[in-house]
Amino acid sequence: MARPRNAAIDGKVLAAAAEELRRGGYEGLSVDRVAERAGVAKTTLYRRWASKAELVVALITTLREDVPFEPSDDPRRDLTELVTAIAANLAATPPSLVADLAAAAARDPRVGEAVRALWAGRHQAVTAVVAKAQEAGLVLDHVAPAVLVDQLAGPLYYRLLVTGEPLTPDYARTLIDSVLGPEEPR
Amino acid sequence: MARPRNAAIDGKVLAAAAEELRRGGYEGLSVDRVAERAGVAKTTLYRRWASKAELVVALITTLREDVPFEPSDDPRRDLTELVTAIAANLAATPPSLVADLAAAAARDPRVGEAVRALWAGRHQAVTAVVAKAQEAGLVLDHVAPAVLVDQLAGPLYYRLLVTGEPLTPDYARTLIDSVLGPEEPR
Amino acid sequence: MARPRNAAIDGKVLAAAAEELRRGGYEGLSVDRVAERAGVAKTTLYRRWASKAELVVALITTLREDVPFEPSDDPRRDLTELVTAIAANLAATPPSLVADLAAAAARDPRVGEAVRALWAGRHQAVTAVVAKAQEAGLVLDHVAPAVLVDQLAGPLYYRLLVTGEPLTPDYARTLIDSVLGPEEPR
Amino acid sequence: MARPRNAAIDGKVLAAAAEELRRGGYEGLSVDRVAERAGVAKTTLYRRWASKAELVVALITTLREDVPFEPSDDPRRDLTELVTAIAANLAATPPSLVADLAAAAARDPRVGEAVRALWAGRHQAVTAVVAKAQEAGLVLDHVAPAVLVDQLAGPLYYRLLVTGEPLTPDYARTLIDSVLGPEEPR
DNA sequence: TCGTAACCGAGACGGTACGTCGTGTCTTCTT
DNA sequence: AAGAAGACACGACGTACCGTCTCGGTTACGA
Repeated sequence: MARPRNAAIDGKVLAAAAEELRRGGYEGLSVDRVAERAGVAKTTLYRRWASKAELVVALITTLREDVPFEPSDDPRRDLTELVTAIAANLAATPPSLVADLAAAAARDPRVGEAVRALWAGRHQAVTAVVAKAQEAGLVLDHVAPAVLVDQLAGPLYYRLLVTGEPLTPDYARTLIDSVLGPEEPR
Repeated sequence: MARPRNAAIDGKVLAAAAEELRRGGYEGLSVDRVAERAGVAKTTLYRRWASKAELVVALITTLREDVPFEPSDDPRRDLTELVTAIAANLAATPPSLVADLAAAAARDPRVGEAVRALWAGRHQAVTAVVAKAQEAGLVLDHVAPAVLVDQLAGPLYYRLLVTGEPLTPDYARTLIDSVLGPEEPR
Repeated sequence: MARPRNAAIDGKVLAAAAEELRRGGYEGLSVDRVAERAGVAKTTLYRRWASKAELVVALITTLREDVPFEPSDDPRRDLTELVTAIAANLAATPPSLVADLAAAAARDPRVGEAVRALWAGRHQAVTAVVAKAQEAGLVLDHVAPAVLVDQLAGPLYYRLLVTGEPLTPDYARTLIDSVLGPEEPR
Repeated sequence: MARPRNAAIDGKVLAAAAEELRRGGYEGLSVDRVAERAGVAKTTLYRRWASKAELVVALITTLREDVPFEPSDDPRRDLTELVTAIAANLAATPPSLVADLAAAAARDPRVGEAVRALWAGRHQAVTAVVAKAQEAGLVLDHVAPAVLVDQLAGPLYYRLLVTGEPLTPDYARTLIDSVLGPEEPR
């Protein structure tokens, strides 16, 4: 009955936003400029995303390429693969962006939900694998899997946001070694 | 040879800025308001700090209060004390402020330096104690102390900024248990 | 195609500006205050007038109220009426405002045009009456009417701006006597 | 008893002020810049002139070259000489400067006094000559000399500040013709 | 000759204004 | 209804200027 939304617009806007984000970070991204660059009216933009923050959340969500993960028989290998991927993904993101997202999340519950959902997707698989490793006796069972996940993922964000140290694949492996114990020679 | 700067002004402005920061985070801190609250002309403020960012840097630097810590004979107890204190400190800080600080740090290297120095002070003691625990054979020695510190401090920031879960003393203890192994009955 | 400008705003702003101008002259007119008094955002104001100067130009242009004047048969009486009116009008205006206007006019050609148009309206009628008086033989005809007008209007501004002497109706009559010769007893 | 003022400073400051005034007019003259250009501390400057306005007044006063005038036997020639000189002097001054001076005079009585004194000097001689002409029967004696002076000087300022028309020597002569009647062929 | 009072340079300070920018809401006309 | 265009409110930012102040250092004069 009503005019349907122009599906192409989402793409154009997100592309424009991505470019803006790339250049000036979250702070430097101006909604007016995004609209202009996308050749779209600001009204249209705000009809789809309620705020600058939500726009960026959507952008990030889009950027998240769902890596289909299928567990193998070797929990250590699975974990290594997962944590390394997360580290690589984070390393490729501008730190200020992650921080801005966190700040926006802390301020606005709606954004908070979106951002948490963004991370959650990435960390769920880790939890599953950790649980499996624990069942297989690879991990001391006096600790809840959730805590172990925190100790795998937390340090990544910690380095990115707090200490500023690099997130290398090596570092990811070190974290796993710390949790699972050193890899035993076969 | 010229009129000396009024030393009291720095204090007044920083105090005002601290209050503003506490309330609204970096984003919510308005230079005009800081000046007014401090009873100082904006001109004066800008003569000392070239921008809002620099003002916050100075503020953060000031905030770094070196908590004197003297280790006991019991590394586990020391660690518990330290990590619990950090957790309590973080829990008392508005999450958005921590995130804003991280974002500002990521954007401006000068801010970055100041903010990192702020955290560093708090985490140095932890590193020392972890090393001592390792020497005492309380920790598996296949992992560098620095990594263990990351796995103690990282989860705190992770919860605060990413998952939004609460930072309880219990959680702090759980982290330590995970790193040191469960406390053995004597 | 877009939202049209709110026509009422022009009026509100100009009224506010007029009040401000009346009180403190050009110098004392603050854009912030005008906006506030008009109940309008400064942005809106600046969208219409690019600067304080342009705003004042517009205001002056508006102020030019064409006083309808219909000449009688007696040029001397007409002239007396006109010059007295101008004198009264000037006497009622803060001298600094006239001077500020002149200064602004000298600085910005656009303002100049507007201000000149403002005065011109008032002086045109004088020129016409002087010409008529000359035709009627009341004035020596070796002088151009324009010069006589200058000698009627000029002294008013001269007193107001330069010597600071008062502009009384008596003075206006004295000027006319000087130009037309003393009134002859009938 | 105390250290005397450095006489050279006055000159340096006034020269700097003159240059500033030449470039940007009264508005564009910044006290800070004058001080810097003169190589003098602002304190020193303010010790001599209480405000920007007074400084400019002093500058203008300095600029006024006292044209020594000695009346001849021919009042018409004297008047022509005097009025032409005034016109030339005014024509050489930036109109905005004259207007700004008038505005400052209207606002601050102290400045007003100074500015009026500035003009007064120039116009006194005119009054004397006009009186002499009246005694000699060259002018209708039903008008006070002061009014005639207003009608000679007033139009000059009027043109400069209000209509913006040029102040030519010819115009000056026309004014005199209007007051004294056309020059009679000998 | 020596103290002291005023001068001078340097620049901090308060206060007030200016013009710009960004976000999110709104109004209107056009598809 | 969606979309384009852009007006609008609100509030922050950083800069400029003026006139006052507070220093330390210097210089003449008069006791």
